[in-house]
Amino acid sequence: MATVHNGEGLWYRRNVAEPRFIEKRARNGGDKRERILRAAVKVFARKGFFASRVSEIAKAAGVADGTIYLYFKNKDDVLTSLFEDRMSRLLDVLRTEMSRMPDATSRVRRMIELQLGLLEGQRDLAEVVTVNLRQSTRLLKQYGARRFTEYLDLMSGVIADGQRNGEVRADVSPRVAARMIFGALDGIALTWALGNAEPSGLSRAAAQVAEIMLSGIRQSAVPVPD
Amino acid sequence: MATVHNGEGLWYRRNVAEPRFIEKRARNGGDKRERILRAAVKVFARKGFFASRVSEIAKAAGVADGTIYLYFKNKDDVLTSLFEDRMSRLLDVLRTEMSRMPDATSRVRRMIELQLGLLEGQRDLAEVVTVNLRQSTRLLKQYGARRFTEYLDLMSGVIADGQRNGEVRADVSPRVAARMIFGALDGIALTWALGNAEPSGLSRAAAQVAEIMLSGIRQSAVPVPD
Amino acid sequence: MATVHNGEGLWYRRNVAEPRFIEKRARNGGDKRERILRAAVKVFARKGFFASRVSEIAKAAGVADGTIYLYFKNKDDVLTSLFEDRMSRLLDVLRTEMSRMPDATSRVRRMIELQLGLLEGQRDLAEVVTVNLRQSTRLLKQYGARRFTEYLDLMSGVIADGQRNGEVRADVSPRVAARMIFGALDGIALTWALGNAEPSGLSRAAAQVAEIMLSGIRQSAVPVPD
Amino acid sequence: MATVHNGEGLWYRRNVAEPRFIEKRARNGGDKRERILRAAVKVFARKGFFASRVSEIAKAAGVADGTIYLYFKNKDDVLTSLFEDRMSRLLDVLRTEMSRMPDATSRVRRMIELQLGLLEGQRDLAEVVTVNLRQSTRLLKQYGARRFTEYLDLMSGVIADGQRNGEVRADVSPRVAARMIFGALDGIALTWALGNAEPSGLSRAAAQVAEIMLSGIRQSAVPVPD
DNA sequence: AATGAATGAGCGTTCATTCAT
DNA sequence: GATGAATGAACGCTCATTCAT
Repeated sequence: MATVHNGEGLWYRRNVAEPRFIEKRARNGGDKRERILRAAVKVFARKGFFASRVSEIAKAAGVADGTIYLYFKNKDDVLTSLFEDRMSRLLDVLRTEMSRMPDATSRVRRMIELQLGLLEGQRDLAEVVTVNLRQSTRLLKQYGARRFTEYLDLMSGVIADGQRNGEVRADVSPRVAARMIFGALDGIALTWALGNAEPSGLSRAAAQVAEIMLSGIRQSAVPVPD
Repeated sequence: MATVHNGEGLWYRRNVAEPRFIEKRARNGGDKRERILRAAVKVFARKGFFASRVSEIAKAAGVADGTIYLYFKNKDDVLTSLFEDRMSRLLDVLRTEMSRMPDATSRVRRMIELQLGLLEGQRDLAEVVTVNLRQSTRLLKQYGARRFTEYLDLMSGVIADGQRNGEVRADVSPRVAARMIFGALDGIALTWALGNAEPSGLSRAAAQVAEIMLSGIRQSAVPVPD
Repeated sequence: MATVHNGEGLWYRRNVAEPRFIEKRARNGGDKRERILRAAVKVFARKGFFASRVSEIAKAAGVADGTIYLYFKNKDDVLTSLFEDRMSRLLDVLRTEMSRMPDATSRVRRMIELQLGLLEGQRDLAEVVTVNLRQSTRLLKQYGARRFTEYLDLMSGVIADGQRNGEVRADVSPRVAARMIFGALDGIALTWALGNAEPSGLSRAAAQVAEIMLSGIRQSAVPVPD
Repeated sequence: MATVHNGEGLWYRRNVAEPRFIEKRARNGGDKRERILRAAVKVFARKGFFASRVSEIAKAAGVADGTIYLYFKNKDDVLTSLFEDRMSRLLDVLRTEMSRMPDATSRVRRMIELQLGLLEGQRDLAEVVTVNLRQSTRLLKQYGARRFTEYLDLMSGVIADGQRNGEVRADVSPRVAARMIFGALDGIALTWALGNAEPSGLSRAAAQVAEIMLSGIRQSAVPVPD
């Protein structure tokens, strides 16, 4: 798992401010919006969306309560923006990585590695993504659906491509397999975040998940060599 | 998938009143506690735990607001009791069924069938189990963990047994596989509940999931090289 | 100015509870809605609608804050209901009285007597009606218009009738005269409420206003030259 | 009704900049204080004092929010200054005009003409004067009283003078008549502003009001019997 | 002087829970 | 047991005001 992500930086690497903006950001004490989002991740993860108070997020971000409303429409919008922001970064990374991989096997393995790998060291984010968005059926249905569908499309596309070139069994439904992989990873992340969350736990689990899923969906007569 | 469940009755089958009590229940308006729980399933599923009002549950159950507090300590307790009640029934069914199955393969297949099969026709319950319990990190951590662990123990026990008699590959971590299966089913149920939720969708998905998972974890003549 | 009104009772006389309801009202400590409205009159009069806090009204009414919302939709609705309630009672009294008067002269005099007479001893109500409703252009436009129009219709009807039987000069616009009389009374009440508000001030002013207005609009042998 | 006022200019006529200052004002963007007051008239008229936001006034005036506070102590002070400013201009005009009129009859007629005539074409100002000042009982009591008393003094002075030279009936209370005239005009303006506000409506109403009031208070050969 | 981002006190409203009947 | 009117603590959000630039 090369160098694309790290504990803190992955999400932000591609967003580094242009030189001419850095001075201003430094002046006003850093990008307020990002500071609020980072604070929200922590607070939402600890107490859940509904039990989190706007004032707690503000305090954690080191801003006044009212400042939140200069950057977000309301409390819902904070969660929504958080999901949107993080998911779009994840999707960018996934798409870029997919284009670099030669075949379906390595693509599936890479997606699994990336998705679990980047959560490792970001337990808070894992909780927000796996637990918090589900807190509002409304948010999940109205908003989450879009990015979530993009994710499923990406994954099922990889599997369908694999079927076309014979890597993947033809009797597998790409859509079901994609939903299944997402669920498996989500479940792994959930149990990890709720449990002891030992640092290296996720990468080891990722390898297992990849192995099992690939064994499950690959054409078996002609095993794909690694 | 025999006859263990049906659209309405599975969860309640074991609770059917003995004839001599029916008259009394009818007199006092039916089993209030159960009526409240059934109403809660509907309301929680439609609006989520936090957005659901105690008064809405009361109305849906046809009782007064205050009556809820004669049967439950507070609103949290309604969700907690709901999960406890339904999960313990599910676990009972699963344990009974497991004891009737001859080998790990059929046991895994049966667990998957049952878990998704039960939900089919009970979309409300699917939403409560997959979405609602996650609404309170506190509830999930404090309470859900217990029953949830029982579920994982059951599933990983089946897999470990399968390893002992050679059915299942030795290099599979029963715990990770169990978490993965749970997650996969949860993800399938979630996307099903959030989407069009076509009646027959879940059983077909169940067959696929079983197939893929079993292909993934079973001992095979040509193991997938790493 | 006979006996139709008195310091406290005018508005409520026609609303006295049927015997069978009295017990219940006594039980629950009096009609909450009416208690809230009476408290609102006092608070609104002292501080104005916008500067009045819902909690102040609740405290003055001796109920909890939330209780207000069992009887009114929101704060606006308290003002609106107050105006609706008091105005409809005033209109009832006016209509009844009008039907008892023989001619336009005595009707106009009576309306003036009643309108100012009933405010006497109810300074708070005078302030609410003359000052508070104007605090929200929106309320005044949307809501107040209806009852207010009824009032103007009643008054201009009296004047138009007077014109038909020759009591009132034909060159007077009933509508303008009605608006003028309302304004004159409103102005008298306003300056009275804002000033020392000496108890007997209003009845004396009422007599003057009636005299001047009647001299102004009545048919006279020697019309005022232009 | 000669040429004292026009649609836009009356209030500001006496304030026209001396030529040598125009350049400077143009340089700094115009008289900010006046620009803010003019913007406030519009905003207050449209939404009422309490529902108007300081930021809205600033936007309408084309200045930054903070700039308001360089010219006014606070939001209250904007309303207060507006009323003070406009009322003192109105009083100046009235006093000047009064000194030009030969008798009480023409003075009363002139005051009525001016007060309503001025507002015609300035519906916004009419709403502010008749509706907005009443929005704050505190403002009206503390502040409005002063200028308002000046107005009543002027009007009752005219009537008292009329009594001294026999033009006006001796049994009329100058104070009550003044309050009544003010009220009548205020009522006319209010109903005009709230209604369709047809341009010519006010001057016609003014003529009627003058006629009725004068008939009502003037000495007549055949006094109206009671 | 002018700006407008930031502040934080303050309030309307909701709703879980209680308890007199 | 059952009711539902009443409670009041709690919180999201607004917006007048400030002040660093």
